[in-house]
Amino acid sequence: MNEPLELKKTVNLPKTDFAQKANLGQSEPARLKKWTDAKLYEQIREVRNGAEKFILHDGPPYANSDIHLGTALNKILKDFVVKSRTMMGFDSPYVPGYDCHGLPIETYVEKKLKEKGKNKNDLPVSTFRRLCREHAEHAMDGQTRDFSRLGILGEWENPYLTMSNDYEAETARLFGKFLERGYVYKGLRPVYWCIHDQTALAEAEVEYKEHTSPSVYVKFPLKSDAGLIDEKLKNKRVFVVIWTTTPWTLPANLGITVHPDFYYSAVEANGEVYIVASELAKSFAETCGLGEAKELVRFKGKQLDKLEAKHAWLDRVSLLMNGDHVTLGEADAEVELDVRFENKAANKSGTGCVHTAPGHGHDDFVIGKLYGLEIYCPVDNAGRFTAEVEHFAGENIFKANPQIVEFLRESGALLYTESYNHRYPHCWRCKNPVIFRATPQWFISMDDEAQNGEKISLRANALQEVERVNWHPNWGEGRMRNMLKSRPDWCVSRQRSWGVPIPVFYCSACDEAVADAEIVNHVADIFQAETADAWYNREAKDLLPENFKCPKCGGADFTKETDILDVWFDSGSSCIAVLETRPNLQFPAEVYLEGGDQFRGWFNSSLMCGLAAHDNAPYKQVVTYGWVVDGEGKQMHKSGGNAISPNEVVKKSGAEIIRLWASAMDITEDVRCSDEILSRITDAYRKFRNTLRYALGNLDDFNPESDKAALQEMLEIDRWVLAELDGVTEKVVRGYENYDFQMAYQTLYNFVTVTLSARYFDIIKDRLYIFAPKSVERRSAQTALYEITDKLCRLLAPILAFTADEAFENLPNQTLESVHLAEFPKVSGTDDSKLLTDWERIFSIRDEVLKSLEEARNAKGIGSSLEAKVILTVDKETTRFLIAYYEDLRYIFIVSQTEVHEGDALNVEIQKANGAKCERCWNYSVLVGESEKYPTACERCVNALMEIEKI
RNA sequence: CGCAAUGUAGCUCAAUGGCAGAGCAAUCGCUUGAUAAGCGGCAGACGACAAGGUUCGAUUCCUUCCAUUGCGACCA
Repeated sequence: MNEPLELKKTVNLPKTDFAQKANLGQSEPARLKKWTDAKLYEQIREVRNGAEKFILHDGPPYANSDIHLGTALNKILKDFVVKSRTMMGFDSPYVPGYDCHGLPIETYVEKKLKEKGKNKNDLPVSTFRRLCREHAEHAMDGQTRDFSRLGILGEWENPYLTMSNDYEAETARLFGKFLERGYVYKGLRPVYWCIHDQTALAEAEVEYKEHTSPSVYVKFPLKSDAGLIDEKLKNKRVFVVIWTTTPWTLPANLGITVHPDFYYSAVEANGEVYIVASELAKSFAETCGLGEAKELVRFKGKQLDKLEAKHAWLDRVSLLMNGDHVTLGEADAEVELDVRFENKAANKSGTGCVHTAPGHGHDDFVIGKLYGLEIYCPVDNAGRFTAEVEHFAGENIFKANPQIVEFLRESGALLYTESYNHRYPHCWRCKNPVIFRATPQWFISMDDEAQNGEKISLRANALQEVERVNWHPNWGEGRMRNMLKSRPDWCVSRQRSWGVPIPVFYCSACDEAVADAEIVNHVADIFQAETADAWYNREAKDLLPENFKCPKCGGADFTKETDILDVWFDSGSSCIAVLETRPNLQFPAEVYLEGGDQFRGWFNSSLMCGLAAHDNAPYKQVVTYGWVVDGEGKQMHKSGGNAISPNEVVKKSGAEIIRLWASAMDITEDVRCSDEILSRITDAYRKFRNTLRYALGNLDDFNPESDKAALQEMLEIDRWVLAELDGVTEKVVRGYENYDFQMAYQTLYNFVTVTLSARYFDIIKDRLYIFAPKSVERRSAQTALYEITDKLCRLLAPILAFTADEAFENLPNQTLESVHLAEFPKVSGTDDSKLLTDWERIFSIRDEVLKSLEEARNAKGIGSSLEAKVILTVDKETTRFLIAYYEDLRYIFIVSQTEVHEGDALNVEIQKANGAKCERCWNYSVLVGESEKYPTACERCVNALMEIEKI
């Protein structure tokens, strides 16, 4: 007989290399390196080669700054999609992109130049563009580093850039496509204009300063029959009164806008009737010194719609229109220009009838378009009235102001004038006041029907396509539809340098615009070879085909268009420039996934581009998510101190925490983030990690090849947990399918905390530790553990990309190099409903027992639950139910003994366990001391020890 | 100002035309063989708020109000 074993050493305690402390700050970069070294992304492509494609097309983030939480969320959600679809068996390549052109980069570069005492205009355009390119490259490098640090797998070495030569060429070609289909026209549109520098200005180049303007009240005689408004006005001399601080725009007046829902009054004074907003009638009469003005009638602005007035002095119609932009207080296009003009309520100037000059104001332009007015702008580049302007031709507009006022006074149209102080936009460079002036711009028409192909307008086509797209959440469709219905023609011109030039030429002889797809394609080929810089480096003739002649006059001398394309045109082109040029991608994409701000942005511009090229939407599905806000639901601002930097979270807690956060939130609405939320998420992470660790620790001596228990010899509770796992698998995969990552997270987290940690793991601990290593009882539990861990890793992999991979790697006999090469587990398909309901019942009884144990503990009756004996009284039916589990109950309750008695209702009595505590398993037994060899062990342990001795 | 979405315990989420559930946190306790871990008990929202409507009855349906966020309109 051999020596007795040292009891403590015979307990099968967990053992694993899977560390309890994650140390994500170090372990994540190490794993990233491992993935890179192993060419994991390429391996995945290899493994999925030939499988059905699932293309998520990446909306390019703007390449001008560090990533923020919003962009991090964006990329992580995309990674969830790509990884989960990959694990569903699809071939889902991910090609990230960058939006490289545009104003923010220009202004940044200009600012930097300024700091060095240089000016953009002193540099050749090509040099300026080079600086922009360098800045974009720099920002891109940083973003690539930060995005890939988040564990996002993709073609980071080969992303698409809207400033690459290939891409710029495709962008130009797509513009050619729009031209070819007849969607493009050149029109007028008001922009900020500096008459000193003679250039258009962007918003960002305008600054607001105090300025004194002459304000005037001017009456426009009503031309239409006043009886149409009200019988009482019939045969009266009726005038509509407008107010403005820019008399010089009056020659361009083509209409008067009133609010459809405001009330207007016709007031009589001095034998004339004036129409003004009712609310302002009194102050109007006072200001203009009309004395006791008598209100004749009151009516809604709606009634004035489409009536006609006569221009104050010109023989021209001024159309009455309805517009929602009309406000009471100040009502003038140029004051409206001033966005910082905030004391509207205090201001009692105005009449509620807005002087509308479509060539000189944004609202004026929009409403003018709507009512079919000409975009009339009789002011030249230098700010002088053109020859057609009676009385004031050739005059500088600001100098003309007093002349116009005087003229109005003389002609009797003026009711009142005074000096008016307000904030007015000035040119940031020359500090002179700017004007709003319509200049020629390139537009893409929403309503013109295409000249070839389908006879359908872009708008109509877009609305049709929207129906065929799957929107997540589904209210996205309505939102997109609303946007499409109301959007104006797309102005694609930008008076800027950093972008794709609009490849159009002008004949020097006859001024004909050469806007032709064939010529555009010729230019695009040059872009392909030299980037769009060629536009600036070459002469017009070197960009045109050889011996090209003006189709109108035969002229051979041309100038180049100076406008570039809107950056939204750039990114919108990606559905062609990327999806159709990369061999592993295809048009249309399966899905676009962006924040809700992209309805008007990329979803829209991509749609237009897709339609122009193929009459198809570029996406089959669109997923949108909410805005990232702070813990109070407030917007995050760098200056507000409530912004959370993803890079700092990564450094402090690890990318996994941000990933887990992204999965745990309801992304269909505003996504909150705060220190508290992140700390909760960190707790959840630990729970996931510890659970995996426990399982791995107990699989240390388990070889799935040889040690697996057959299903029929497994203990019922082990089969039960596998049945639960089946349900979890189904729900989680469905969550991924529906882009409902929260569902995946909640399901997994609930499974881990409740099903596993609190119930199953706690209960099987005894079996795993105490029974002989190779006993059926232990192998049965290990078999379940192995299944659980394997499947859990796969289900977690899209979210916890690092940790799931690490755990997966620690599974015994792992042959796959990475969990990301694996597929999601399949659901067994067996009907486990009885198993599940039976155990639900057992656990509800267990809950009662645990409650009683706690009471006993508080009464100092017991400490550890193993010190207890449970005496259960249950009704007849339950007694019968429990018979089959009689031997297992003590393990389920984690007590030393259990008795079941039949009675009326459920009752739990806790007593001290019988016998003595076994030194090995800590259970109490009356048989401790029976064994001579192991006098401190119970009968169960003695048996186990015999087994162990045989080894 | 217009359009849209959202509004349930400290946090993250559930559910339902008829007693609002869970996990985490907090708190109290047990354990010290998952240990900078594990288990349990208790408690916590009369339901964002106010008004009204439908109903036998509403947190759940409808109208209005309030708040937040996004988009747009005079900002980006």
